[in-house]
Amino acid sequence: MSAKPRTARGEQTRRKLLAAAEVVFAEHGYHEASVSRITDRAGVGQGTFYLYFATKLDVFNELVEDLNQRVRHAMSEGARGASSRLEAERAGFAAFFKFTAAHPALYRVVREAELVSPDALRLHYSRIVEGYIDGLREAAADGEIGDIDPTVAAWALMGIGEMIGMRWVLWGDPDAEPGDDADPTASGTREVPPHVLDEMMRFIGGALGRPDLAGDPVVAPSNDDAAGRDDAPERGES
Amino acid sequence: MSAKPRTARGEQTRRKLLAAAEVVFAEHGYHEASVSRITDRAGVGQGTFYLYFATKLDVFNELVEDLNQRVRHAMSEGARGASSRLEAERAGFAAFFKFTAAHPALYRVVREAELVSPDALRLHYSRIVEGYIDGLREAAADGEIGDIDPTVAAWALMGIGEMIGMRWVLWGDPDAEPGDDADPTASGTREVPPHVLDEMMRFIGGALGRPDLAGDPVVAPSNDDAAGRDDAPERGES
Amino acid sequence: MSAKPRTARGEQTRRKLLAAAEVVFAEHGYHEASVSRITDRAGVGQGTFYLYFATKLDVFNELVEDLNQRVRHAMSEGARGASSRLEAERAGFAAFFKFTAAHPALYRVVREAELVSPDALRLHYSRIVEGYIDGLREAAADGEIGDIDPTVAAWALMGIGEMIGMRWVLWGDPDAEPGDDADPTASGTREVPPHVLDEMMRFIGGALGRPDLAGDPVVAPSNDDAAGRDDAPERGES
Amino acid sequence: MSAKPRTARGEQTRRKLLAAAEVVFAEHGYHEASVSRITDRAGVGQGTFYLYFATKLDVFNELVEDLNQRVRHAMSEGARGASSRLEAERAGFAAFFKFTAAHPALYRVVREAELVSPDALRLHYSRIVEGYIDGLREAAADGEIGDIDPTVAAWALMGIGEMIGMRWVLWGDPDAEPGDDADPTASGTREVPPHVLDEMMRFIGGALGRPDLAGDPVVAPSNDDAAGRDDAPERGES
DNA sequence: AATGAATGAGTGTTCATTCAT
DNA sequence: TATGAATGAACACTCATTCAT
Repeated sequence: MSAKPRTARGEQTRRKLLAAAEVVFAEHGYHEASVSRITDRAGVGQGTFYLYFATKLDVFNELVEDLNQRVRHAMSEGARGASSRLEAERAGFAAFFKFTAAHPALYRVVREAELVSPDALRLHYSRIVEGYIDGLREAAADGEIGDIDPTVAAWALMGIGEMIGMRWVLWGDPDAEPGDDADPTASGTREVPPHVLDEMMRFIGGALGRPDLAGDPVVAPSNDDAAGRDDAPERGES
Repeated sequence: MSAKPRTARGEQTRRKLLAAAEVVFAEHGYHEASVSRITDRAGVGQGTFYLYFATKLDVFNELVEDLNQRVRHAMSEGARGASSRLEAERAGFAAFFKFTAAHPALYRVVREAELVSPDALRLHYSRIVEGYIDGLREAAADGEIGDIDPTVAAWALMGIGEMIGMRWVLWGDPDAEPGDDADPTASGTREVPPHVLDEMMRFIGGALGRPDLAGDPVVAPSNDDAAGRDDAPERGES
Repeated sequence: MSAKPRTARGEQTRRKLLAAAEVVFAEHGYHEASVSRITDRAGVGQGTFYLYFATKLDVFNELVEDLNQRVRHAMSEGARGASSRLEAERAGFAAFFKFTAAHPALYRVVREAELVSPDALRLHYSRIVEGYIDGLREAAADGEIGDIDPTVAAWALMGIGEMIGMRWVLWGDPDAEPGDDADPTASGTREVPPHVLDEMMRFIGGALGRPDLAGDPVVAPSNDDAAGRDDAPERGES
Repeated sequence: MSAKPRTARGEQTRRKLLAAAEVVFAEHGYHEASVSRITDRAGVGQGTFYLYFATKLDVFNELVEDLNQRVRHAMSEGARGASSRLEAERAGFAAFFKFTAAHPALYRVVREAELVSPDALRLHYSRIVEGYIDGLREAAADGEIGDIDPTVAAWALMGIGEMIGMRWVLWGDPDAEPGDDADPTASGTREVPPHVLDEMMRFIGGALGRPDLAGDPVVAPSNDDAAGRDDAPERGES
């Protein structure tokens, strides 16, 4: 579909177009993003676009693909060297949120993809989930987590990450009230506040069947409410 | 914005338009849904549309609002009479999935709203989350669940529901591979398979700090951890 | 395909568009005739076009259809009341040439149709030919003409008419040399010179097996050669 | 206009381009035939085209010129050695139809030329007609045909050949009804059925003033009128 | 001689919206 | 209240042609 450039100059032009497309799609979404806006931003003629992409949908798909590889890379890089599944999970989420903050296109593009290019969307989610599933299976084999259906758990994790990310990264200010859609691009540079990440990981830790690793034992002696919260970070053992 | 009809006939016309809009938006998404398609389906003239709605965005917002009320109603109806928070949660999710299966518009419309009408989207999610938060607060006060930040937990629950719903209700066939987007409307009538719902609730039960309560409908506090888990059928899904 | 207008005003607009299309197609041919040129000439907005015609091809087909009916009408009107087949033929051709002179679109549109809308073209020719065939059959039954396959003869007549029309009506000046394509519309208002029509009918008369009716008998008593010839002035053109 | 190549390699490239152009024009017609399609098919770069042809119209004209020479050559070759004008005519038409079957481009290209390059078209027809005129003059001088204006007759013959060729060669199946324009290129390989050619020649024979000569290949002047005609099937009566 | 990158004017078509009736 | 006619800006996409290499 999308012709590959045969020269270095062409390669460069193609990259300019892809970068411009990411920005424009992130700003306007698929439908409002016109090819001419993309070529304008890339600084090339309108016709040049079609030298490298067969259709507008074509760049879109390529962009989703590209973003997918990049988030997954960021996540696995982030998780590398973690000493436990939970720690890896936390690092992975942190990397995901960081990537999201840097590339709001991820959300806007991916969420719109449901209607624009359903296949691309499914592939995107499925691949990330696949990574979760693998990690969960290993962790289960190592006895690190309880027995939980890895597929269901993986999709649940995906959902948690997406929603928390949307709420705290994309929307930005935790106290923000709806009503300011002047410039949707302006928001979305925040990070997930630490305590949110903490709570989220406690939630996940419990979910994965190792509440003892995740935070406060609830069944066991449980009057240490306050204490339980305070030590939230660096929770090592009960 | 949207003029209110003054006569009974007008009221009826308006309802026809809204109903038509739901179908058309669900089928085509916001951008592909043209006003003329809506009026065609409603069986009224094109100009009539503007008697009741100021703009296309106007119906969209109203539709999101409407759907929001209906899901929330369905969820609270579903959860009514549950004997515990967990049970209520499960019933609520079940109701949510059922509603989703019946109204795929919920997903398609809401996900596209991110770019079309961000405010409407935020309001939609926030309201549902608000319901979760209230429930979680009560449950915490009753000691039914562990201490977990209700706001974070609520958004996490929202994410789980959305993602599981998308995966098993909207996409339908659990074994479906990307590649068949022939008729995106055709899919999405499935129900979430029982074991998926079971596993999801175990996940959530653990997350909310009562893994012991998650396995079975819990009447009396019990410590039969292992047993509770073991009865989960078909765990370790495909 | 092409929506029929529901009001008188719409009916009028549609007619304006069709008339404009005829002119524009005649001037520029199908490909160079842009929809906007048509709407400009019709004095309506560009979008209005699509209220009455689904596509550009749509008007084209309708125009071919329309022209076809009109030529055939003109031809049968012209031939009405002729006292013999040959006379009818001559009158029909004369009417055809007259129509051609008035509506050069016939040629330009029809000839281009071969590639644009082959079906329309075949239908056009077939219908005219059908008329010839009917006439020839009747004439044969009446013993007015010799025995000749009416289908083959009809297509031959069609070809004669088209080529003579192109040469003397469309191209105009019999002495015109190729080289002036400045304004192809400017030409094509000439009539077929009488002697050309005469010779053409002699040709056809002979072809149809009644040389005795057509002009100079060649086999039969043939001393009236000079007389036969003399009425054709300046024969042996160019 | 079109630069002549200076080297053998260039000469070859030019020929490749011309051959490709014939195919592409025949398949798509002038307007749909893009330069890039031509260069693709020729297996050369896009820019190479402009080394040999100034514009797209340029190749078109050259192609018409080329085809013209080839048909005329084919026709005169076919007619060579005929023992009478009529026989020569028949052989010429047969050659013309054969050429047409092998090069449908002739029709498609030439008919479109009316609007694309009127001069080229006129030149094309005029040259063929010139050949007819010469032949008719000679035949008239030899007393082989009646006295008929050779110019008018020549254009009539041209029209007959074109129309019969279109009907039986280009459209193919004699029973074909309009409605199947799936692949306009696929058709056009038929030959004119013998009886059609026979009837056509009888038509022409009569037209040229020697109906007695039209029925059979004539070696010696014969008076066996009826016999000669009888072998033509489905004739009604003499 | 040959190429492929680049261009921008131009195309057919859609659609939210307005308005006279 | 209801309509359908009308609009024009906007869009995705094509293509003959130019040019640096």
